[in-house]
Amino acid sequence: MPSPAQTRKNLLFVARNHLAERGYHGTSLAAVSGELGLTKQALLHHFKSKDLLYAAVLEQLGAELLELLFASLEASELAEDQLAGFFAALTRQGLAQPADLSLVLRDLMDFQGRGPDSGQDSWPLQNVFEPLIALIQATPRWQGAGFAEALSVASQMLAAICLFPSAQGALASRFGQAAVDQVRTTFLVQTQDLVRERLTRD
Amino acid sequence: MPSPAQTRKNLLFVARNHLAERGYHGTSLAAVSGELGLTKQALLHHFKSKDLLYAAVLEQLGAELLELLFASLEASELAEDQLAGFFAALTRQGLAQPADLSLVLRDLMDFQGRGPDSGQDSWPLQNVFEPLIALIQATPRWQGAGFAEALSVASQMLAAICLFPSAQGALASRFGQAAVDQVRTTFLVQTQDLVRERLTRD
DNA sequence: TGCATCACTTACCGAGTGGTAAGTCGTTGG
DNA sequence: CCAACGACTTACCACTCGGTAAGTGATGCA
Repeated sequence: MPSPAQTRKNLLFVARNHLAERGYHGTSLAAVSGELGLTKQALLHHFKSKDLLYAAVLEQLGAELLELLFASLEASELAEDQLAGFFAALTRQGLAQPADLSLVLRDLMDFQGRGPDSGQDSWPLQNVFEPLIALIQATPRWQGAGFAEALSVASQMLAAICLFPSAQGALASRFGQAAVDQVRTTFLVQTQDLVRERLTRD
Repeated sequence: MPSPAQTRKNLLFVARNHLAERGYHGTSLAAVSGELGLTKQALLHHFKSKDLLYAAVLEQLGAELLELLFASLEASELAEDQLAGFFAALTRQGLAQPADLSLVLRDLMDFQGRGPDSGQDSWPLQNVFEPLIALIQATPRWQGAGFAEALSVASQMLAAICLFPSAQGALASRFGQAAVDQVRTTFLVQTQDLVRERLTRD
């Protein structure tokens, strides 16, 4: 007998996984609510529409990523160390919860692929992107470089981190679970290498 | 009055763009066929089901990527030059036709997100992945490294290349078209830098 | 000429979609 | 004690989905 607040949290959690694994169009309200033994209308009671449910999921994700970023900001002094810390934390988090990274990728790709007017007003991930770009521009290697270069680098590193965890299922079915497990053990180091190589002058 | 073969080609082309922009679930047969002034059943006449249409699109994409890879193999001798050539060609192609790269990402992410049994028998992109991994393992820096490291590197570089072109729409709406255009002009160089830094020992 | 095949069309179908309306039941506050 | 509210449910709606059945008109071949 969960409390209403807990029910909402549960719905948000299940919706997040469904949206990450199957995308916006592949996710049905009935499937999400049904996984908790509720009806679709219970979900619509907590989140007034599918679009608002998606927005809530994305906002939660954005807040968590921002928290991760702030934690890394406090952990180090130098911009490149802060970036390295953030990307490492993101990788660890992403290996444990691939859904989070899938959502990031999907949200970036699904622009104008969802509703006709879905949320062009506010974008939770913007609050993550902007300080990230600023941080890259604060790096010795990239200071003086333009916004475009920094955005380019940010997109490259984010992508490099997000794809493999999101693609584990597909890769496992083609190359075998053993191979994927092996990648999992080296992926964090690989990512840290890539980040270091890209952020410090060679 | 297009010939039947041309009609099929047109359907394949439109379907490819729809699938890339909106994903499998976001693509409807009626929308694809309607864009050519045909009915949904005309499409089902050429491709017996939605799954087979998707398979045909993916197979075409896989063949094109493979062709790109082979062209790069013939253009150079050293493995790292061949890889650099392929990734550069892929980036150029992707900036011109973002749909192609979106499809690669989507196909990697959408495992078990489509039909219940959708095409686990054959996978066109495997023919691209495998020589790519072998090529990475043939590189001085990565020779001796395991399959897992090479797969990890392949996934990172593929992702770094595929994301930005696929996310241009979303990024443009948040950071402005001008910023995105600016990234487009530097993205190829940025990608070549990343590939070089990652493939040659530092 | 006759007949088959191709490339479609119109007409459906059942299942599933997001969403609305109205009602039920338990809790809470005045 | 009772009205109001929150957290749901059942019932229903209009619509879209992928897919089937049955035709239609043109083309090609015997």
